[in-house]
Amino acid sequence: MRPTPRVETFPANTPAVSQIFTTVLSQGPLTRLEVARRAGLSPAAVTKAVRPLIEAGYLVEDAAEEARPALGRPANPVRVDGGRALFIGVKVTGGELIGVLTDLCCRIRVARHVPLTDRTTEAVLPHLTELVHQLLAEAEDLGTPVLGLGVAVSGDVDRAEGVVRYSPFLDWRDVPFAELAAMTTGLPVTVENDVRALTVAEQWFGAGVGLSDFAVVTVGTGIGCGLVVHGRVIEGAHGVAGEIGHVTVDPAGPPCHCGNRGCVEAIAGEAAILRRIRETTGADVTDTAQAVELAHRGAAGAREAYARAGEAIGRGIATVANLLGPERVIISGEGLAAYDLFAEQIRGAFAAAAFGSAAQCDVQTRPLPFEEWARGAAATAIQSFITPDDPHPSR
Amino acid sequence: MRPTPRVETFPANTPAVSQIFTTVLSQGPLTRLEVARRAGLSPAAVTKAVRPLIEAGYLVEDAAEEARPALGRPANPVRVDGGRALFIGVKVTGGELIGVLTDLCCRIRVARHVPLTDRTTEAVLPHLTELVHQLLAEAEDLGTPVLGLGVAVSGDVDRAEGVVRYSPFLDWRDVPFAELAAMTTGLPVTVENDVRALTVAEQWFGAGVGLSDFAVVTVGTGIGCGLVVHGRVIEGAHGVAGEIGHVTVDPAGPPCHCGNRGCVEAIAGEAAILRRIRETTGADVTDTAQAVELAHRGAAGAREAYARAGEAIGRGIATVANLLGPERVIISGEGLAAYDLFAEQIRGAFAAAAFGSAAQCDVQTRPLPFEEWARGAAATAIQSFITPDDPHPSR
DNA sequence: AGCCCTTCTTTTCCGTCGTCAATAAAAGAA
DNA sequence: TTCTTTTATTGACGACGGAAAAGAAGGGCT
Repeated sequence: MRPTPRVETFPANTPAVSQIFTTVLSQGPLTRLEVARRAGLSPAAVTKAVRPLIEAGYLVEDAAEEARPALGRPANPVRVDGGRALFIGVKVTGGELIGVLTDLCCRIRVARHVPLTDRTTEAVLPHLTELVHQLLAEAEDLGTPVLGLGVAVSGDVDRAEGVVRYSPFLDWRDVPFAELAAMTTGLPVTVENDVRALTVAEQWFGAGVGLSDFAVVTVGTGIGCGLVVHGRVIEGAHGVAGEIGHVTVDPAGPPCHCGNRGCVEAIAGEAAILRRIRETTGADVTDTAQAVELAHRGAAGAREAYARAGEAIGRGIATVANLLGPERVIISGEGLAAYDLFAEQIRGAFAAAAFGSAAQCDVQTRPLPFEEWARGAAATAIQSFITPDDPHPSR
Repeated sequence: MRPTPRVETFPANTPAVSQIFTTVLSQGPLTRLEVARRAGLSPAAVTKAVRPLIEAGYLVEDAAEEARPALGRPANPVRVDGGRALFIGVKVTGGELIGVLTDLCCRIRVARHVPLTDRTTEAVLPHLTELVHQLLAEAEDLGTPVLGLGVAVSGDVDRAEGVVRYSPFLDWRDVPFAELAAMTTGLPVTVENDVRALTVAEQWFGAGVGLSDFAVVTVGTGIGCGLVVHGRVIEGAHGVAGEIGHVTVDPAGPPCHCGNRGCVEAIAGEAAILRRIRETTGADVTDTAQAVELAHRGAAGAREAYARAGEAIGRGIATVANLLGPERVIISGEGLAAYDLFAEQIRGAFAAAAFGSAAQCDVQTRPLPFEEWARGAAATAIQSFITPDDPHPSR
């Protein structure tokens, strides 16, 4: 067991307490009765669980005077006091660190970037430590304690052990990053795969609230996917799951760095779109902004590249829907900047390839501010804070 | 709530009891200590839970004298008394009913077929009732009570409500089959999708024992897939899940009855293989036996058709592995008769298309006796008997 | 043969959690 | 004021499962 520094612990002695807290956290202000209903508990249990949480300051009674039914004792909704505690989330990319300071409701208070020139652990750790200390100073100014640090890294991450098993992009292997960061920052650290972290944020604070089965698809440099099934994020037996980017949509398609042809990512990844535009138009586009502009100006080759990308993404989403039957798919990612260029194709391909009532699945898009990945990291830190480590994660 | 006739109820007052019973049921004779370890409970809890189960006759102490460690008090393993109770499982296909009488350990005691000429509910129900009564008579001879009936039907089935929402193959829509069958048979009835039923059987009595994440792929007329994630079978928000048969592997492939091209089923389904062989060889093959024989005699066109099918299946499995990261994939189905004809392609395509450590997934094959589908139905009946209907299935 | 040692099982005691049912509280309506 | 209606709280109670210690059933050692 990795020694976790404990700044302050959450008074969750029992599963019911964390379940109740989570319900209030994600479903906004609720009356105790309503909490009981949604959590499947008796009102009495809620009252009892809520009291210590109010005493500890995590919950507050919210005298929200909104359209109450004119009859009976007025409801007394309860909500989470976001200002009670702060958390830090950091997304590690090859070129930079993105750090955010969020409150307990995962609302971003401060965001900050640090460029990276070297992606080795030895180089990243000091920069991360420095970034965290800056954010800690901000928190100091707010007079609020920081109770956890979440780090999001792409690749195969073992969250329970706090180890980055293998991150191809950073070229890290078996790095016990949680332990390292805990040493330099003095905070409890959670390390998680970036897409899964984003998925946790959606599950608790985004479009996945209240759903037990949904998927998050990120469109950008790569195409990623986080899956929630039976109310829990899928981790994959070998650390790999949600690799929608390497689902084949056309075996005759362009080669992918994974060694196959026609992966979603090989058609709809940023680099693939740019390459396609260069090939078909001859224009020397080197970044997405140029490509989007070209497409918006009506260049046929550029539009076609985006159309192909949209079709690939739509097919990928339909595959997820056919296999898992989620209630909702949330499309997000930097690539959404070009959403108008492929929205139609995504919907069209999805509708065509979804089988039977899988097509009823609600496909939504969510804009993704650049700090969102870091916010996801913070969400995992909040999750770790609230939910004590389960010695028997499932069976 | 559908009124369920109660022949006899299982003394599972608490989740711990059903968990302990399930552990013993699927993991064979175990000492109490070992049960405690696997179920994550204390030995004391096991002792307490086991006693009433032994008293009720569901468990027996198994004085198995096998290579005991020469030290300490001899272990006193416990196992399920299969002969304590019987269950009936029926698989409904378009052309026939397959019924089995199994014991509590889901071992088949009697199997029986009934041909069907008409697949309407009105025609099927009397035949099913007759079949069940025959099996009940057999059970009578054994002097053992039958405690439940499971019915497996292809298509969209709402198990909780006991309703067949839509079965394209049988052309049933919103048929409250559980209620109907309960009326005519007097047994508690569970209706479940056929592939999911088979998956339950594998989870409890087959190659999925002890795994929390695995997939079952059935190869036959259609290509189906049952998925277990976090220890539970995926139902799909809209009743559809595991539709691996309609994952696209080649958008330029042959048309599929679902309206798309190049679905796994359009390449590897029984009809698709036969059609392909007819097209390439000109031979007038009309059933699988002929096709297999042709291929075994070395007909190039037939071998190629199976090779293509194997590749499509391998790709489909890789897609599942990439998205879910299961520990194991179990391939089964009538189509396995031709397994030697496409085994190599399945493995090859899987290995090529599986991304990163998803390729570590263990791909196994299991022969599928013809009664296996019916046995799956019986497994769901056993499951319903043991696990009381959960008012809060998950959250 | 008696004693010790080891391992599995059972018992006893106890804390804790959540429900039940009754009660209090906070309004508006009659 | 009093009644009605709805929400919140209280306290008694039962049950579940854990901890610890005792018991049971051998084998080995002296």
